[in-house]
Amino acid sequence: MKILIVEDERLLANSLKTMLENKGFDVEVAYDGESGAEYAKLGIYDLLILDVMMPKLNGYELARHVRSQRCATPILMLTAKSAVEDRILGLNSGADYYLTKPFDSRELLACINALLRRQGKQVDELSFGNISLDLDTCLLLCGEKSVRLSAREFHVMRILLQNQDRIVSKESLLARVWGYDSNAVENHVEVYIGFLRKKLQSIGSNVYIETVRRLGYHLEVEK
Amino acid sequence: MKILIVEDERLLANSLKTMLENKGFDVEVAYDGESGAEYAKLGIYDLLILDVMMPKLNGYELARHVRSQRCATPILMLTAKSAVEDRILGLNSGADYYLTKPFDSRELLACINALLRRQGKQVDELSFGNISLDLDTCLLLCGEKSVRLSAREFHVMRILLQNQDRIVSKESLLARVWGYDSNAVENHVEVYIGFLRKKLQSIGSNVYIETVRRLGYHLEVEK
DNA sequence: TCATAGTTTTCAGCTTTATTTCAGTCCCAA
DNA sequence: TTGGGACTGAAATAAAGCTGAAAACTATGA
Repeated sequence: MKILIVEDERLLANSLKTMLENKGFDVEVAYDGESGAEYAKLGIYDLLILDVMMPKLNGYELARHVRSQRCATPILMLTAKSAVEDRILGLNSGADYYLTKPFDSRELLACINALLRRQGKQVDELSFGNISLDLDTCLLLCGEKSVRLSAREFHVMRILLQNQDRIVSKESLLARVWGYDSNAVENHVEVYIGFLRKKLQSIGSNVYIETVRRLGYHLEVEK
Repeated sequence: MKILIVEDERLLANSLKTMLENKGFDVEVAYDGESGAEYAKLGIYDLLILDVMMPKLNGYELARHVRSQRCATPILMLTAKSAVEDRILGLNSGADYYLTKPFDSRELLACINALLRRQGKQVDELSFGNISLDLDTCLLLCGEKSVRLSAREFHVMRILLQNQDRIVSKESLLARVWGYDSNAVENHVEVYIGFLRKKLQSIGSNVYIETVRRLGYHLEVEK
């Protein structure tokens, strides 16, 4: 689960980062609004945590910008501004939750969980058609049968399952599985889609990965 | 948009009701937790607003109960209990937002909008006549039936739907879909309009693309 | 340390198909 | 009736995607 923190107070940003990493999240930090916007544009995060008062681009502007890009990632706004007007402004800029500093870390965690829960992302049982993916053992299950997935295969499959009602682009898979700064190329994705198709067949699943040319991949159930 | 308020203070409940009705919502009220649960069970609401301290079944219990029924309606918890522990408890019981009394009605409205916006796919759903276009899967839907559109077809269709009350010229489509500087010609548009007409027919839609000679194209509903 | 198996990357040739092109036809408006 | 815009089916093409095999890593344990 990937979280982006955009916060200019380095101390707070870093302590947040470690706190969340300890809870098992995958965290990245941007220290000003503009670079926050760059990161957010990647579309690989499951949650954005934005500070309001920041140099270059403030939290409200950033939220509005993100939403204008048709990006629906949940936004948690975290700020010292506690006036009602600010809260309203924050929510109307596209934020999903407004939490004022100082905040309790357990409360923050509860908010994060509420937001992710709503996204349907925290679910530990990933399944579709007659298959399911076991997060603990990296096994792809279909009735009695099962295959072990490698780390990469597993990661790709998980993202497909988490987005079963969306088309997932190669770019997005590349960014989320290989990292946006890796030098992996689209053929990597193609190769791994190939691996997964073989394994899906081998366990006799009724699920297949549909290619949508120019747009990406998508899970379907055979009928 | 239907909202259920569960709140035992009649005065507050009723003033909330009128306030929201004035904003165009369809509101119902339950005055205790148990009847709130009955109502909520109907599954017809787009949002639940729950008070915490109530006779019979309190807000936390009610939220937990609702979630245990696999009901995903967003929950806004509205309460006088402002301690961090209470907020955490509320969120962990399944609430999506925790607002403490006294609250500003504009803030409440901003929260409601944030919650509905998030759950509402209908915000950016494009539809006309008996068809709609799913932005996530690039499917053109008509009742039970659907067809997948290719990347270009999808783009053209989206522009037509976004301009349902305007005539869209070929030049404009060329510029927006193929790019201002591409060397595509008007026949490309004609060909793609042809493709879309076939697909519209294939799903038995009552929508057709009307040609307005020399000016462009325009969606119409058959009568 | 080395051997080994498993995983990931690379690559080139191959297949598929969305998109483009084109020529002939249709059809409306003047 | 005619001329130009619009339509259409078929063929061509260029782009996107697939795949099998080999190379390059990585981790593991003897």
